[in-house]
Amino acid sequence: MAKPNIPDIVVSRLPLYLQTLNHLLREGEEVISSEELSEQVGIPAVQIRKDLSYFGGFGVKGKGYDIIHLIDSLRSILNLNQIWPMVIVGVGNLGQALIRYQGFARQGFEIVLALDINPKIIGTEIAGIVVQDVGLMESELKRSDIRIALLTVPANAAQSTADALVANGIKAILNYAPIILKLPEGVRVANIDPVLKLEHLTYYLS
Amino acid sequence: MAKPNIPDIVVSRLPLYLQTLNHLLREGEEVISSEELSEQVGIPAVQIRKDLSYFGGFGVKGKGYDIIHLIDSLRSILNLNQIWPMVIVGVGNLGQALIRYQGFARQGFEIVLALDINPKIIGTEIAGIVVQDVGLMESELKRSDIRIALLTVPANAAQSTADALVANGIKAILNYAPIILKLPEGVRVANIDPVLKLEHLTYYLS
DNA sequence: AGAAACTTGTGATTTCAATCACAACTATTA
DNA sequence: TAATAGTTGTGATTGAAATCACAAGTTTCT
Repeated sequence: MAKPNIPDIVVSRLPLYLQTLNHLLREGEEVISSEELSEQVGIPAVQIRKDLSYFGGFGVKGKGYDIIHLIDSLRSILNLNQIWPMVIVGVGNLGQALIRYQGFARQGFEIVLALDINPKIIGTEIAGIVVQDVGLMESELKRSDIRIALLTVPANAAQSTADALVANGIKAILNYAPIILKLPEGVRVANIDPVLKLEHLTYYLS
Repeated sequence: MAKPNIPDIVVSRLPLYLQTLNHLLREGEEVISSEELSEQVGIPAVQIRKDLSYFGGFGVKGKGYDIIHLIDSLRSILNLNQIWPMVIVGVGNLGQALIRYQGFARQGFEIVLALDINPKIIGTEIAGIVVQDVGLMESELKRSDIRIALLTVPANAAQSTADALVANGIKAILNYAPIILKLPEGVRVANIDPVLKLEHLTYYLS
């Protein structure tokens, strides 16, 4: 349903708004102006309004935005009115930490399949998930509707693993390996590499 | 020494170039053209050249870039010709995984201090680091030259912990908590929140 | 040696995102 | 009720980043 004419950079800010609105809701707020939201989220009010206006008019002039309604709208826009099952490949230190991380499930993302190549790890249970042999990727993915993968394998295995995931129907990859994946059109990748962020930070340190 | 006139978005791409150049060097390459680098890194060749030209002329016309020389230059620009000691606050699942992660040290970032508030975790040793009481933050940071912090505490403790870190001389924070930190000018924050990235991805899924 | 191919570095141009400015509407105050 | 203050949504404008186009230099080929 994603209208292709909306700038990606606009889409990228919506989750941020949603996160902040959820905080405000938990604090008991019911209505918020773009100006107040701006202070919380650190983005100019006019930009928030313009971003939202790509998708419709969610506010009331003179009043502001109904938080519950805006949260609902954003969740709908971002396709979050469903549980997204995910596979994780690579159950090392980081993979285990991600399987145990509560924040995914809290926002509707559930790791339902964990794969690894290491015989010592295969068969172990982590937070209710039994790690499977990565060789079972095809059969396990075939009988599921998993479209999102977390990639936490070593850098030298990342590209081939990503290729295999895509060959088995994965459409979005959250890549934790410190390499740039080359994937076909239609597959979306988001990279999480703390070292790149640190190197960006050190530019500004002295 | 960061020239303040260089766009931050340009700076943010330099670590990516550095990462890819390191891969190429390991594969035995010695010289590379911006066009070849472009294919590896997924950024247009002319943009790479323009980015680099902010800092000087590193290439040779008709030939390309000497990889070793360009790596050296980028490392110098990004202040990577030193070991950066770091503190991590919050030694839960994620914190432990980050302490064990080899990728930091490999690029010159070393976690030298780990703090937590949980008595069951304080005193335990992880990858050679003994976890200290977070109450010792002031004294431990005072006698160190740590300027970078990894923040891996729960969301509700993140702001106050960040404030304490800044009060004790921390100038850069890699924030893993799913909230937006409000910090004074001069302190730089980079956020790592996989949920935001996932929510961005799902926009494009059906 | 001369010609052709290759590649960088950058001023000029184009494209895209951010900001401004304000009409339209709502709520509040006197 | 009328006047004032508050707020959204958006066309117009500005600003910044990406791209184009090409001069200048290097290498390779004949």
